[in-house]
Amino acid sequence: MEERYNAQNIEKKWQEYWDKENLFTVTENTALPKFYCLEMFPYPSGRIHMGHVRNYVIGDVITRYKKMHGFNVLHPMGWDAFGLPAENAAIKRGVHPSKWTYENIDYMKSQLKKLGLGYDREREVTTCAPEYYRWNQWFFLKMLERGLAYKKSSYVNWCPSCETVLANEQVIDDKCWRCDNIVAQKELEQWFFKITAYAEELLRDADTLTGWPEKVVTMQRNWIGRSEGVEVDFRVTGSDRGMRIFTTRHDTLYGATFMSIAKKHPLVAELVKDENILKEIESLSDDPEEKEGVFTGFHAENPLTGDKIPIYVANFVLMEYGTGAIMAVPAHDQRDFEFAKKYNLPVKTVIQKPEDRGQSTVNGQRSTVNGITEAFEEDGVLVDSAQFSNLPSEEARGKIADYLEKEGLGKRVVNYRLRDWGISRQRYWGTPIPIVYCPSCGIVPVPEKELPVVLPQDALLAGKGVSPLSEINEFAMTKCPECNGDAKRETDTMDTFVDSSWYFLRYCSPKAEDNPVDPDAVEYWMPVDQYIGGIEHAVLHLLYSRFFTKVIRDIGLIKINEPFSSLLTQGMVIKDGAKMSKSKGNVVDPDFLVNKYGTDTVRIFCMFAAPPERDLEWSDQGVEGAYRFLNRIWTYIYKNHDLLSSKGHDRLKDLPQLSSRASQLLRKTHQTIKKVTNSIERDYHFNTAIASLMELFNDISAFKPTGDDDAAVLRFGIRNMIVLISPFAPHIAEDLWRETGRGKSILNEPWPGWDENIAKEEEIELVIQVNGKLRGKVMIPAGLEDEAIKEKAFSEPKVKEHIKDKTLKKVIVVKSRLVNIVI
RNA sequence: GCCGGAGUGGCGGAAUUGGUAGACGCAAGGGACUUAAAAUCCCUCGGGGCUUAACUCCGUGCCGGUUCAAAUCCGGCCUUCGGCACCA
Repeated sequence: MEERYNAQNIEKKWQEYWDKENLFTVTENTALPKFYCLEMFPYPSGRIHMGHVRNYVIGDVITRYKKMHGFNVLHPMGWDAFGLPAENAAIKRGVHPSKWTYENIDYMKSQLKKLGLGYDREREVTTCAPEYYRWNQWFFLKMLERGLAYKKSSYVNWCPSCETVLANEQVIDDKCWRCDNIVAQKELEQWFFKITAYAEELLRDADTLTGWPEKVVTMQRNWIGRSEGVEVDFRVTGSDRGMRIFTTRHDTLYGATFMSIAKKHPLVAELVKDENILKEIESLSDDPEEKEGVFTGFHAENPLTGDKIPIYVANFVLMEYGTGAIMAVPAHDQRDFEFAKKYNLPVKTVIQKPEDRGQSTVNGQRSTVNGITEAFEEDGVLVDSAQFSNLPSEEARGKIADYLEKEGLGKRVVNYRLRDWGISRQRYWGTPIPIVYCPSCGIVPVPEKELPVVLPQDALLAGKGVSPLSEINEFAMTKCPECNGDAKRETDTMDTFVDSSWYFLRYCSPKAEDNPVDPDAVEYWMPVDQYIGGIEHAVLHLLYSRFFTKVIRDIGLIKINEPFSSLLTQGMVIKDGAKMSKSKGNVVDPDFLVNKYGTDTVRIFCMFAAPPERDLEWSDQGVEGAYRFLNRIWTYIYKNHDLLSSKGHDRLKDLPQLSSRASQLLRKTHQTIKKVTNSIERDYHFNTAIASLMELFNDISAFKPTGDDDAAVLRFGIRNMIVLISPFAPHIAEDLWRETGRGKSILNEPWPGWDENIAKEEEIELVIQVNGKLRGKVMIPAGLEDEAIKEKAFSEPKVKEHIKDKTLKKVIVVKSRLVNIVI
């Protein structure tokens, strides 16, 4: 054993050993309980950053911990390898995306290895490989068959910098999720996945995600945005044309004083012929701050009242939601109210607060905006609403919906905020969409047996805003699979979120050739027991993956409903109060740290500095502290090498036969096993687990054994400490494990249990309070009876001092904890 | 605006879920070793009142409440970080 802790040497040694022994390679062993531990796979951007390190170390700690508990642990890693940076690198530096990507993967793989992360390397998945993306194409075809993939022209989010379309989920605050540029609207023909067909199930099953942070589940629920309402048909006056509106507030139907429709509503083109009005409509601002509208010159008839009310085009009505048309009830909707105020439209109150019941409405029947300062949006009691007057809102909605349905004037519907997932991308480095456009046969799917449609290597990447594939004739020009005539291929590629929507299934059977997944393997491994990744995917990747899982279930390949049983969203790595980023110049390079201190130090620091779900404030001095801790352990074992080494197991004597110092250390050891185990089991609070290991080591290093029994207890403490620390600092643990005379890998060592009888304190410190204030502490034997405890408390001089001659009101005894004397 | 977290020493964070606030670590100060420094080791370390100690108040964002007892539960507010934001 070397005198000095040389992290580089021992880390290299054990990494090679684990590799050679394939200690993390697993098979579907049904005799063992399985555990699937997964971290979100990285985009191969070039180098691992601290966020990755934190993410993957958390997963590795859990993997090693579960392995020691006897689980058959699947812990795979792969590469989310399609994406824009590869293409941008190609444009900028002339290196092919493929070369760039694979070189990055090679380098990052070596970085992961140096971190000591234990993966089943046989299962590595790379999404840009045809063997992988061919199944994206296969899923696309299956979805097409089921009507879950379709093409339509629509306004889409266009990122001018990435020169491609983005899905709604990928637009954050009107900006591109990747490059932060402002996103524009552009009308394009695009392929969509019909995620809305699963809206109800995605929402319903959100209730089953009990192992997820409530926050993430809530975000998904909000994103899906279910709302129940009715569609009501109004008639356009002087035409046989109807107009259908959606509302959730049909209790306010009697208060509608005008109609609002979207700019793109078909009614506009159909009815409005006046050029000036059309021009005005066209020039309506998109500014969400300012409500603007134009009177179309037409009126609509309220099917309940027969009232003729004007139809406006309003800039705040969305064509994409509901029917693109609404009834406007200014008295009870703030937006309509502001609109009415601006254009001096009537306001009719039809809902009152219950306590205002019976009072006349403003101005009797109808009033103008004067006299009201804002819309009353809450539920209340109906007034001026014919036979529905005096009903509470809730009940009125039911009755009115019944009435509308009975009279054929409308029907109950459910709307979702969730939109279908636009997956077309006008970029090169992605999965080709397996579609052929034939002049005579139309849209023809590429037959399954012809998959994969391989992405050609020789694209001209100039970044001109058209799909690079469309410029490669050998690719774009093809024959129609049906009539064999000349045809054109689809030249858009798929959103890379498609790749990551099922990679966790592929890991179960990464080499399956006839199917994207082997159903038996999936049956064994899925669902993922612990998924770990950043909160930024709360709706993106995590919602898409849930959708894909349900689709693949319906295709019949798998049986599960949900992919991830438990989710841990780790916090960001922060330095100087900001997220680490190149632009802020506050990045810490993992390579540098690993070379300087070794990965065990980095791992210990990352796990110790904060619980995993919270942000981690980087501290160079904190890293030093972690390094110091490992050094102290090393030096201690070096100095006491002969004493600590043992070939066999010591026979420990029972507590009463040990010296009091030895029994204290033995107790501390059992308490530490308990504490570390509970900290990990309860909520993966590794920081407190490591803190208690530090405490144990402090006790160990202060313990000066005299005699064999003391030495045996010391060895017991050290041995357990090494085992307990091994998930966090596996290399030094493995090395010290061997140095202290253990044969096999520490990875195969079972996780220790504790003896509650030994862990239990024999003596406890009794806290004595007088009127809730701390007045004394005494050591008493654990399990003392209340009366005896009281007696102890009252006999304390300081306590007597405080009580003096005052009369006792009450004495509270908390078993083996405290006494509170109330006077 | 709506929804959801968070607020504890100089700092990162603990606190068996109502029972000793500040575990563990970092930083800081003092000391030992050294010719000297680094490393290492030992001691102190929430604030006030005391030269020190004993002792004693105050103290978990703010105000109030419940309770023998509140960082923890309840009501109201402030700050901060996320998410959603014309979704009818």
